[in-house]
Amino acid sequence: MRAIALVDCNNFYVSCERLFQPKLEGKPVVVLSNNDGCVVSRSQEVKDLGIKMAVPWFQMKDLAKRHGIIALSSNYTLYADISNRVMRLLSQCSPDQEIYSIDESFLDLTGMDGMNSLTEYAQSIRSTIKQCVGIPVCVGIAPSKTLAKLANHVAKKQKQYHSVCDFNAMTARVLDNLLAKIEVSEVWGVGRRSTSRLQGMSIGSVLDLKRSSAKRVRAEFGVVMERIVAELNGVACLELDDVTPPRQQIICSRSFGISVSLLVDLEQAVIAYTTRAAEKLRSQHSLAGGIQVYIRTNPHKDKAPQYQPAMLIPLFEPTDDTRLLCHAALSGLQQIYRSGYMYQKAGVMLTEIIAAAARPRTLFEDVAAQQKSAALMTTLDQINRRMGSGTLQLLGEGVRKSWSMRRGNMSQRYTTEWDELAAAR
DNA sequence: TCTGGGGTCCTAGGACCC
DNA sequence: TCTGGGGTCCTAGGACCC
Repeated sequence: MRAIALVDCNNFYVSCERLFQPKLEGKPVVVLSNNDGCVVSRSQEVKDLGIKMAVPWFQMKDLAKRHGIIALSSNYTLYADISNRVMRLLSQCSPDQEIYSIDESFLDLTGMDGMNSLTEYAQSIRSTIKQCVGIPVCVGIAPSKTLAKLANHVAKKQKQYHSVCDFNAMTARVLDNLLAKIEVSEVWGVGRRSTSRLQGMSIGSVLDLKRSSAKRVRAEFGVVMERIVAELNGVACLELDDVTPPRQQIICSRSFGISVSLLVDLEQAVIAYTTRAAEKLRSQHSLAGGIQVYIRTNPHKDKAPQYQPAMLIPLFEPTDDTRLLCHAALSGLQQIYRSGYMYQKAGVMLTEIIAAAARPRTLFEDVAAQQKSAALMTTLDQINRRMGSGTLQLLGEGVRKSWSMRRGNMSQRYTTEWDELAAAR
């Protein structure tokens, strides 16, 4: 039988922080989103207090004080590096791996149950990762990705499985009894809207959805939900994507630490974000044919005047040159900017992305200029990679950066910066 | 005071073509 | 009285994920 495993790190960001600050072990800890806005990772102690994902931090400050919850700003440099280490180990556990997110990976384990059961194999994967990187993970195994997700959910929630749950090792009856006790909202791809509509159709549990009529589901919800039902019945519709395709759009946007109203501040932010987006574009060897720029007032302040314009600037020809992209983004910003508003966020989106190798030839192309641009961008990226991001930047990004985000309590970048390494005290 | 950021896929509807 | 049928492309918006 097909055996797809989903390996998922437990409370990933909190677990990364605990690696280098063992004093956080056993304490209630949360990691906050950019600008220390919302809770994005919770330790088990915090989950047990009933605190939900994505709760705004300011709403739970009182509760946090009462229970001594420790809140850390997010340290994505650290998390990305730890993730890479986990993923590299997992790649050795199966010939077929899909890295699904920063803390999750699918593995195809079909036919790998030789001498031992897959449960034992999954346990050995767990202990390898714990021993080599220090991150705790759970493993779910099933004949489809959607079921593997659910098996992982069971492995996490029900202690008797000891962090590994293999649906393939169960009889159909046992599995259905299990699925009958899980709410339909836990299914991968069933969000808030679909949950309430399904409940209106008396489909409340995973088993209800599994047994529902494919035709009816197709008519009511479309092809996506129809596939989910098939996957719940053990028919794999979603294959493992082992090569990540290049992004079709690249977004860089951020809320400001404080609201800004001046064009000059917005210009700095837009240059900074375009610079980041262009770096991502070059790292996947692509060119962008257009760039969209947008700015936004704070939608939560309903008494303040609201304004959220956007503008797409087509480029004369596809490019990956930070200077050309910034020039286009700034011209868009200048057209949509109005004074008198308090802006809370800005962003840019690169669109019409093509492979650099597929650059279209034009009558007007200036090959010498293209070569100079490529050499400059390569040098820029090399210096910033070696000396640290932002070592070399466009002057227009500014130095003072009054708009930059709040990060009140960030840990060191223990594994990627020489002067921030963990040290014995 | 304080509410994340970055993606994907699907669908519907309009414009346009022959 | 009576006004085709089928296809493509693009865009905006919805829903969802982590």
